Amino acid sequence: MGSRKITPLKDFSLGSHRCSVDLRLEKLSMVPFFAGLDKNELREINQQFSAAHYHADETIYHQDERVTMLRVVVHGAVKLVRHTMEGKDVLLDMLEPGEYFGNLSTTDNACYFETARAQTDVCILSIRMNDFRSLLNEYPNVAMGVLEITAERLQLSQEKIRHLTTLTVKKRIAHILVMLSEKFGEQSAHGLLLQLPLSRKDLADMAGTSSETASRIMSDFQDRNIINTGRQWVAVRDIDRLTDIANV
Amino acid sequence: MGSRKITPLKDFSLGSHRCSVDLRLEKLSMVPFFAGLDKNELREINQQFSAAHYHADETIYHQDERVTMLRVVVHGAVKLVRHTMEGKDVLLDMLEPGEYFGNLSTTDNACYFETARAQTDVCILSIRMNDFRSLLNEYPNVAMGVLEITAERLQLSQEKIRHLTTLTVKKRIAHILVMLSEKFGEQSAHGLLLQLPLSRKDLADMAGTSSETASRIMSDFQDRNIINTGRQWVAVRDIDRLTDIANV
DNA sequence: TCCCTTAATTGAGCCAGATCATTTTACTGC
DNA sequence: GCAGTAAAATGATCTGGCTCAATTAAGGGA
Repeated sequence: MGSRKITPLKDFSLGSHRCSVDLRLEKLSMVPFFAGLDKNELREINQQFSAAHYHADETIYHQDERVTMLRVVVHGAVKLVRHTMEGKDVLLDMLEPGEYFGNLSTTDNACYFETARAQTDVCILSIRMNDFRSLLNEYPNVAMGVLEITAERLQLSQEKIRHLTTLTVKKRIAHILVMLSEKFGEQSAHGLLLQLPLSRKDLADMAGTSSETASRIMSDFQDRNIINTGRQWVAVRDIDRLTDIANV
Repeated sequence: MGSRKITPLKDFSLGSHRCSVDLRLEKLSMVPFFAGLDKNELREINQQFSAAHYHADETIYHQDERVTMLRVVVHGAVKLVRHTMEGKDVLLDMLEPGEYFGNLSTTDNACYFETARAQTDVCILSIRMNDFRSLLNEYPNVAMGVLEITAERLQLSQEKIRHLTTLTVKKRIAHILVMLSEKFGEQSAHGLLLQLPLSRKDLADMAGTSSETASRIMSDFQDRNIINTGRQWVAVRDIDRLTDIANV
């Protein structure tokens, strides 16, 4: 109590981060559709990827730009946002290392449907769409894996539609916190800390609400000792109660 | 005016419908991922499909049942619905002939995520998931096509999320009517008639609203001469104004 | 350690849309 | 042509969440 609060989030800066071949291979092997490949195949595929670093808040690609690359998160977190004419953003997903992003559509002049932005400092591997397509032809298992993942994301997306049309904002936020804690949660003194900067606005854009409402709900959760939160960080103290709120 | 109004929808009953080989081949060739196949390949694939008929309102498969088949609409319309504990349904999609449905996930004990119900009398072709999977291996182009379609549906789904979080109900309904008229619209005396039975509740479940609100909005559109509607049917008279409402 | 910036909180008023209750009407079957 | 039925329209009321407007405070930087 006497000590001053500082952000409990870990340092994501890339100063220390060197993208060694081993790390690249490790992260590529975490991508679900590369999971079946053996070490040699992975090494070969790795050749086709190039690494790039972005600082927090930098845009990796922008909505409506021509699709050129398929990317994989190696280090840090990436958020996918859809901008709207009304100025209200929709936060579609928050990606952790090992997740791919970009656009799989094979039509030639396809455009990105969302903006990808670095949520922390990040390291990204990318492969040209053409090369990726040859890769799909060369390794049918990879193609099946990609299909699998895409089908899975479609389901998640439909689940979200269900939430938006049937659940209250409080339940939606509870769901989102549970989901994020599965993905980014790390044990810490504050509870299960979500290891990424996360503002009320981010939460609001994920839940389809206003940042004020998100704030009120987070305050309520904190008052009830369900979460612990500060500026741009959230830790879950009582995941069970949060799950209850989400599901009842 | 003097004449009594009866439903302008065409008769979908299967009395006359005989599922000839030619019709089957035609519809299979309309499925986007079979589009690239030649006539002989198509004939061979056709062998693996079996046809089934359902009456309007019959359930084709139910949410949470074990996935066994992949299906293609040959005749009529199929709706995909997600039920919720709260008793509120979410209408995910309305399918026309040539569209596939089911679940592509390759995990063995996967379950359907939604209920498929015949919106009219329908004729459906189905193939065992195992056979379909072999088919994907045998014809890489088909696999790529399936991926393409799935990615496209994912985008549509994300677009819907955007609508739900940023647009008013009126705009959402306008969007839905435009979309449906592209898919099911047929010129008629009443205007661009949507060739499928469509209740206020169906519309409401698509837009994520209540049937009362859907009804009020439809009344407003009719008063403004934008649409023409009766019990279970809708015809669009002024698609341009509808598009305006959806987009402004 | 203090200061400054920007995130977060909080209050008040308002409104789109939900809900509940009832009436009306379109259509079907006889 | 009539009667029966379920869909649709409509009215009245209520409320969750949005908006606008301050205020407070967290945490980084010097």
